[in-house]
Amino acid sequence: MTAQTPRRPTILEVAREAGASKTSVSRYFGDERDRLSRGLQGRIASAAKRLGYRPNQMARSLKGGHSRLIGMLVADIRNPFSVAVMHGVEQACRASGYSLLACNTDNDPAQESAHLSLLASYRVEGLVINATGSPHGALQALIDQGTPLVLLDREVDRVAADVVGLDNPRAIDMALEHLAERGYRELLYITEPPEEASPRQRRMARFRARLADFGMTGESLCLPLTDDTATPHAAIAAFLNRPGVAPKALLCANGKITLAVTRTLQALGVRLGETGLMGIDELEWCELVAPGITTLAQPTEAIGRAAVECLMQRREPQHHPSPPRHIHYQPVLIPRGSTQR
Amino acid sequence: MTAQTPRRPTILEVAREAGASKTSVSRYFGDERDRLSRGLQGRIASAAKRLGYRPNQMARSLKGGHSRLIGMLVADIRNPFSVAVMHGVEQACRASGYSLLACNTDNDPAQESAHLSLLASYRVEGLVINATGSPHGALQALIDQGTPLVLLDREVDRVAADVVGLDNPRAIDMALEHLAERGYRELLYITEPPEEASPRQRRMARFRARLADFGMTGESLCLPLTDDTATPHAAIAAFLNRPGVAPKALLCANGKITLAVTRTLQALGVRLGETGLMGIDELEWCELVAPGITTLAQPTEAIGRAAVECLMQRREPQHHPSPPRHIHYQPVLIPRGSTQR
DNA sequence: GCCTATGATGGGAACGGTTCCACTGCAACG
DNA sequence: CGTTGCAGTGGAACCGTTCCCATCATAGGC
Repeated sequence: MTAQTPRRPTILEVAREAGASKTSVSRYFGDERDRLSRGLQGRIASAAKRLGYRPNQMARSLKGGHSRLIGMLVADIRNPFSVAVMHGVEQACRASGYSLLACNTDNDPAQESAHLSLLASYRVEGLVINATGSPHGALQALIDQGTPLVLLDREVDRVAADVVGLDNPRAIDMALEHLAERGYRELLYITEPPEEASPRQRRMARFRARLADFGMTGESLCLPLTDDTATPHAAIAAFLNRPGVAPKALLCANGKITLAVTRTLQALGVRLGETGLMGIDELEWCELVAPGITTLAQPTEAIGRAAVECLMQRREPQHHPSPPRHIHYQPVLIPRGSTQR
Repeated sequence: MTAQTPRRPTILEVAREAGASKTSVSRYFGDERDRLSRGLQGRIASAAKRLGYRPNQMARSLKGGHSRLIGMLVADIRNPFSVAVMHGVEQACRASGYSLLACNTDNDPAQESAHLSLLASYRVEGLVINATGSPHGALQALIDQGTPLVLLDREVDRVAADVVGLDNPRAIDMALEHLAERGYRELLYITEPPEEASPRQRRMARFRARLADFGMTGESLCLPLTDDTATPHAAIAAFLNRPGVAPKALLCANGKITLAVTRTLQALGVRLGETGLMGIDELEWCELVAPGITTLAQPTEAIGRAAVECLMQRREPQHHPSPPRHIHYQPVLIPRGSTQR
């Protein structure tokens, strides 16, 4: 066995091997296979197989302008919510014949913009974005250049793009309703710093606005989740130890907060249920901790699929630049022991 | 504002705008910028900025053969272990100037081979593979064509590639040692069906082989984790209810098993600690469940980085086709209440 | 039986870059 | 002062495709 240059066969070599022209081979591997006679099809098939030929997507997308690639920017890949959505996005992409080029920004605006221009340089045909910062400039530029774009979960000001995510006001209302019904009267809403992330702002605003309607009082707490920080026992303990007989409950704005708060409560020796605990985002372990943690589950896969659907619609040829759509999904309440007094 | 064709500027347009040749623009955006005079650099920079130019990676990789892309095949993206490794891989890729094209196979060999040929068609310059089936044919073909390739965690027979993963025998030994030390005598090892996955076989074989050395008896149980199956109470209950006074413990082969088993134990009302429970793979919730679940943590990020390092080494120009390397990491024991009688 | 429609096939120009090579000045050298 | 060398620059071929167009039978219409 001689040492051969490990180079991939090209369409031209297949053509020669099959005694055909490269046009015909191209047709065979494109979607015009039936324009070829049976005989030619057979010759090309066997030649390609013999050579181990596989069309070069790079060359293909260069000429045709179709990279068959969808880009996705994930703010935090270690957040199970993001992964679940990504799973939905990937499935939907595959179903439409696209592949997913996913980048994780680790919540870092610098990485975000770096990845954004990277994805642009691969000429992705659509972009699903779970924004970290507020990169309106870069995003609007992409839209102007004709890349359809969907914002996931978090909106970005001044960018005219479709948005897919949770119905945040409704989620907060459901949480408040559930907690009121279970007899809690004094609430602490715990969130990561809202900064640019619109759903965080939405949720917090709604919390404040509707609290009184359910006959409850409460306040909110911003919890910066630096990786290795000691969990913020102090602020939470202060709330729990405040005098008064009104039953107290904690409402966590997302899965990462639920984790941090649960740790804190365990460290403080708090009995769940007696003190209410509820979180937005369902996590696999919520049913396992003590009496179970009540959650509002997001339909993650559906959200992912919807995002891709938006992209595909905007890729339709007759696409009149329709106004941005906003798709909001209803959460699902999963009641457990942590809100059972 | 007139409706303009939303097309990206090309290198030629930049060249015209800057009054230079496309060669010079190419040099500017390649790594030969310093071969250009200050003046020309300035003109190109401002022209490119004015036009919003961004080189087309597709075209770039076509000529040069450098896609700057690393492919990754993940068997199950909803497994936190996989995600953690992927995070490490992605960071390492970025550090070396590559981007990651990650595909999830959902443990489906059909998807696996589909994704494999897809990645090949994008001419990825390296491949990190967490294999599902045993696609030796396709993999060996890639290697022969010159694509460096690293197998993650699971080996594949008959494929001469580097392997990065946990030191499985050592992990089992550590688990056995810990459980013996804590006084457990009768063990049940619970694993997903080993099938093609080599580490599962390794771990199970080691478990059987070393059990007696630590003065314990035991057996193993294969747990097929179909998504919606009722957790397998029966088999586990049978083990726990077996007569005898020897303290019993369960050893879970990976994170998904730990989750399923923990659910079962809760449903059965088992007291952790009294009955031992230990799992391979550290999960964020293990410290939260009851007295805490003892785990053997894998250095996931390190594994991911090591995988990329292997790829990079094989890309070095003077690469003599060196024999496959096997890199095995030591696990870290995190003792908690579930193994404290 | 001639002209045209039709279907199967091939030639060659793009696509947007990189890169080899040639060309131009100009400074340094003998 | 004629070479040589080198830094700065541009021309043009090429990477592996797609796709427009041309070619050539063969069949069908009159």
